[in-house]
Amino acid sequence: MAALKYSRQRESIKHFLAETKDHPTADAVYLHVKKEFPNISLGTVYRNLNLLTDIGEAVKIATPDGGDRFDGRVEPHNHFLCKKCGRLLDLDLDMRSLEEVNQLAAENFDGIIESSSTLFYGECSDCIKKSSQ
Amino acid sequence: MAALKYSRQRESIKHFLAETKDHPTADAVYLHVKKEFPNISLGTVYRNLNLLTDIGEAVKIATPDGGDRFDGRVEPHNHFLCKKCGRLLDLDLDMRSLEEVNQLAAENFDGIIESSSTLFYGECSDCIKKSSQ
DNA sequence: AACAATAATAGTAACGATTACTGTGATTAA
DNA sequence: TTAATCACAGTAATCGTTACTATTATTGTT
Repeated sequence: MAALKYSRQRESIKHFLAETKDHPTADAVYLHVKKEFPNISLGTVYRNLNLLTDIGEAVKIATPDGGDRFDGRVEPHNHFLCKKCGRLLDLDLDMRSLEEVNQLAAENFDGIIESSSTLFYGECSDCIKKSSQ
Repeated sequence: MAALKYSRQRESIKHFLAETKDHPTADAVYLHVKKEFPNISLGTVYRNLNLLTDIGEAVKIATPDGGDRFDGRVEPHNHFLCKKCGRLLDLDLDMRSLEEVNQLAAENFDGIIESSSTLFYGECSDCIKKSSQ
């Protein structure tokens, strides 16, 4: 495995992921980092997002509607997708609950369960407010 | 909303989804239905899979590695993705557990949670067998 | 500080999955 | 049987992502 070399672009991508709670798509990361590196390439963004995901410094989140999202929070946690506005939000369950779900699943399952990720669906508070006006 | 008309192609797609437990990709559905309708179009398969998903007769499953999978089982249940062989398997939790997770999540969340889907990761029993030989 | 080795980049082309378009054929209700 | 319209096959276009290549940046060594 080749040694990892520092790059300012990767650092900028990491910082953006760390500071945002938006679960941006690769393109959204690109548009942001472009402000600091006007001629960064979209391929560079993808390569680094995948690299960060591989070394455990980012998480890739698949949703049924469109491209993957990326998250700088790597501790186990879950997500909520609003059916109305499409926003992806963090949703924390306490550690115990997370582990319980995995244990419960393991009882009904014939292999080894290492982790899990739950995507919740519904309507976010912002959309509820708007539709009740 | 336009009225739905019967089509033999859609019926064939539905039957395939109902009889398989493979969580096929759109392309896999295409290849299968092609046996019965040799000149069915891939676009027709996509259109019908999305239609069935919209009317609640199929489920679309997003995974972090590649294209979406489709499932004819529409009752709430979860899935397991084997990190070794990439197979996607059904994983059932009892109803009570499913609802408990949603309720638990609702306590920590500000919107309305209607449903959830958990993807478990790990190693399936087949891969465990193979690597222990 | 200069060098050599090599990882990372920008830019662009290619790719796979999915959707959109168009003219033709099938289904439906009258 | 007809008229309306939905669904189709075939194809082109789009979107998200990856691969390629020549150049630039980083790193360890003199």
